[in-house]
Amino acid sequence: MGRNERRARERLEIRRIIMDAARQLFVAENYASVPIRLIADAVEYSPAAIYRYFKSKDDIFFALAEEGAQMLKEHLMRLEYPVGANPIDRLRQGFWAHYEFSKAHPEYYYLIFMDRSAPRSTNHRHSTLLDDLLPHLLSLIDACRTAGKFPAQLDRGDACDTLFVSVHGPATLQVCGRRRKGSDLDRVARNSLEIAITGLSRDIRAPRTARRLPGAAARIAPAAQPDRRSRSARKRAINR
Amino acid sequence: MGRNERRARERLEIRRIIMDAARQLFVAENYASVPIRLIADAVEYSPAAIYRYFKSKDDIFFALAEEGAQMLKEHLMRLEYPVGANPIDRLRQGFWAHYEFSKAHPEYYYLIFMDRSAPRSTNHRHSTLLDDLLPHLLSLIDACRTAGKFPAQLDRGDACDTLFVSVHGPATLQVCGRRRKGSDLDRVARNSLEIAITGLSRDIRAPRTARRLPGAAARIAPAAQPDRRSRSARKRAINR
DNA sequence: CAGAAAAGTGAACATCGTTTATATTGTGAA
DNA sequence: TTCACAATATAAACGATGTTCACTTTTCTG
Repeated sequence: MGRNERRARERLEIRRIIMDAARQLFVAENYASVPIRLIADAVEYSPAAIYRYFKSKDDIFFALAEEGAQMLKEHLMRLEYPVGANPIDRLRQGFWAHYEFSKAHPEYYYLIFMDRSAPRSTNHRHSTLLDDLLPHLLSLIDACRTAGKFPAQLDRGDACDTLFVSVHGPATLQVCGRRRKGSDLDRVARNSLEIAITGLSRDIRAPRTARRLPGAAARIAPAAQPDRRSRSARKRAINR
Repeated sequence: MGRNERRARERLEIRRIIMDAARQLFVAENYASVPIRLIADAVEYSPAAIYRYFKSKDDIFFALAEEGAQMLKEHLMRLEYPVGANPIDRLRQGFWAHYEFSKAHPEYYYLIFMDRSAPRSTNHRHSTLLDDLLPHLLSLIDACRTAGKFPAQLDRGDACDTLFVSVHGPATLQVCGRRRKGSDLDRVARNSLEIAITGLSRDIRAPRTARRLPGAAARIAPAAQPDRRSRSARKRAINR
């Protein structure tokens, strides 16, 4: 009596077909500018039919995001290092894989690490995912420390943050389409990561006192607050 | 006959009121999710009236981005360095000021460097604004090079990118609220910038060959290609 | 074969950015 | 003051968006 099982499998296959079409369209343009009617056209369904397989357009994106987050995690966990690999090489590969993921799946990367308007459900999912990721990255750092490649007094968290932002910076520029004209973000990421690894190895840190960076923020003019008076009151003020 | 001048001034003041309201709304959510009707409500105008002051909703964004970029640029140009300051110190202060700008004006920073739902930066005006910033940052690097602090063969653009992402990475995490629990992003930014400066001084670069980063991306499961068969053909395949 | 369950659709709804035709307002000349 | 014109503001509407619902068509067990 495999009827229900087969029906369930067919539903999953159609979900997959919709997700694949949606992903290609999202990457070609971006999420907001892809009408659900276009996704429906791509899979030869009516727009309403999509809603039999996904609760909403956001849900298609979340399904893709969850899939992508899972891919990132599994990819990082499964990196096959050469036998007896230098822990520094493993560290480099781990964080480089993170950068490459941002290129392979910019939409996922944006949702997980950058989107400010993501619904709460994904915020929760994404934070638990990041917490899953962290121990693995920290273990890469620990390996370097115990092998004597990193100084013993190095703070694991600080090192992790430093390495993370060295690839996250280029990744965000790429994902947001803010590349400086003529720059090669792959090279920037490689160099930044290399510099971070070397800097951590040699325990290069900013001086604890911030005296050398004298309160630049204090001299930045604050942004104007919106004028909350009524329109007529504003007008009187303008014509004073 | 100051009538026309006064009218022009009034127009500018109303533009400013609209921009202030729009900026606050854009930052609370993001560009795409703020209806122009909401901006109109905030300033007690009808939606159509907005179009007497801005050609389109995109135009409001561009005006804000231009203003923010101008503020950042002027702030960087006006940094008062100690007399006879070390060019490295000036460099550090310049890029640190960039980071502090992201803290002082997260809303502008997000609009300028991160908002993905904003009109794409391939539009001319936006990218040229960022290009205005570039010569000043490059001149800071040149000063270090001619003073012998940076190696002569150092590429200005690469150096600029490396320094930029060292503060842009922490800035994005801060602006997007993705701080790792227990991490101090100010310290991360200081350390990353310091490590970048030191790394550039010592000409630390990733090897040109990418052999040491063996095709991580290749092992990220590629996104499945959409099934291009007709819907009926797909169905036959599923039920084979 | 009958008929319920599942799959699929066309038409509609509310909301979006934007346009247009109309109404209101302010101002200098009479 | 009053009039007429130009600037300003708006209501209504248009096409496109995500989504829902009443309805038809297809599928397949009993």
